[in-house]
Amino acid sequence: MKVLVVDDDRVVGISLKTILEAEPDITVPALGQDGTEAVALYREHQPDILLMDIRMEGMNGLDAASAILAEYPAAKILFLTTFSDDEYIVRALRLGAKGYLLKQDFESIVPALHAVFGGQNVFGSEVIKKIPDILSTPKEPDVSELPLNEKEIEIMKLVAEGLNNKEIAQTLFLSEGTVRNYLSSTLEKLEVRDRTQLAIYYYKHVQ
Amino acid sequence: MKVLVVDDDRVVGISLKTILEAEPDITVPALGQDGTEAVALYREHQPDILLMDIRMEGMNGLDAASAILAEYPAAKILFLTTFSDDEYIVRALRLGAKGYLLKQDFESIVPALHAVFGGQNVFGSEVIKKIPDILSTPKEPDVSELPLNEKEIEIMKLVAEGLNNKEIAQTLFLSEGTVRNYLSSTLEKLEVRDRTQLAIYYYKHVQ
DNA sequence: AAAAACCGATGACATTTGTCACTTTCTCTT
DNA sequence: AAGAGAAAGTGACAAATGTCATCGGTTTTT
Repeated sequence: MKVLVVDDDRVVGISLKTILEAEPDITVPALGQDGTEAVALYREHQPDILLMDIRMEGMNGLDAASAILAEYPAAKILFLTTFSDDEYIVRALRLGAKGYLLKQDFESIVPALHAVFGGQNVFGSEVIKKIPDILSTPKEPDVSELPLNEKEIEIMKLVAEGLNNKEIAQTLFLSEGTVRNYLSSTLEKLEVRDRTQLAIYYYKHVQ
Repeated sequence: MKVLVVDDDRVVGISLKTILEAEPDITVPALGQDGTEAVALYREHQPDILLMDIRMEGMNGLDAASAILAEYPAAKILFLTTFSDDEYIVRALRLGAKGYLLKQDFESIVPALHAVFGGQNVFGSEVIKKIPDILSTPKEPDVSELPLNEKEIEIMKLVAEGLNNKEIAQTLFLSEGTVRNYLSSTLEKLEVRDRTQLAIYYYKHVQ
């Protein structure tokens, strides 16, 4: 199988090529060093798999993958990167990457390539473990360990829906002043400044 | 490698056993039919991999996996199920399952077992594709489609980070009054009432 | 060059928001 | 029944927010 290797770091690229070509069934037709090259080399060599770094000078790996997939929807792209950054993982998944491995996980690379070639998706353990953290639990917002009482939680949710104090008061059958008081204590406990930051907090940490 | 098979449906279990044992390097020491049996049989046979259904009478696959992993943290568990239900996928990931395949994806099972045995994580394409849907950022990231100009978009983003008008003014090198004016037009264009609703709009529809 | 369009800024204004110190009301406990 | 302690409310206040009309420069259009 043909594996196109693209990595910012020339040393890493050559090492990978050496390791991969030690396998009898793998050839590395070319080495790229950034996203632009990745796209051009992919067109030229039409490899079975593209093994690519994410962080690179110039066009990054994700944008390159996006461009390649637009042109070759069946492209098998396996990201090999140093950091398991949430942002990257999400974007890679969304793009339809076939895999996402950490460079640390060196001995996994060859078997991963075989697995991807066979149609599997391969994500390193660290990546898989991260996914639940990135996931929002849409069913029951994890509100249990927040230091808020029942009323404060209610108010937080309503703020996160965009209601103003008067509307919250009507919804909860409280006076507007009481709502303000509860809101005030909520802000203090969560260490945020105003209702907007509270809504943001809710979307980022709770829901 | 020893593969313990647990499936509600006797027919499926026997079919799997037959298929797997056609492989020279796979043996199936036992067949279980529910979660309780899975735990007992795992203790008894200490298989290399547990291949298990999720929906089963009695104890389900996820709870069984949870119990087994508590006892054997290195257990390699591969779920084989009919439905790619969001709930299940999230829980399986959280537990630390090594894989999650759909039964439809029949010919994937053997290579997947080999991959898992080799230390990989294997998730079917349908599952991987689902993950972004489960992610908290479901909508399209098309800032370009919004009827806002450059400044208004900047301000929207900063509001969505929780900055107040003064801070936005400092960040953008504008006067606070100007920021208010731009904010005002942004609110009108997006048909939201205040900065909190704007932040919510951003998290729901943009980012 | 004149007109139009645009960008940023002001000032005034009504509302909303958040904070604080208290009071009232209700509900338990003893 | 008395009192402690909640839950809820009040009033006052400063600050922040959002709206509006308008003004002074640029740049663009014609």
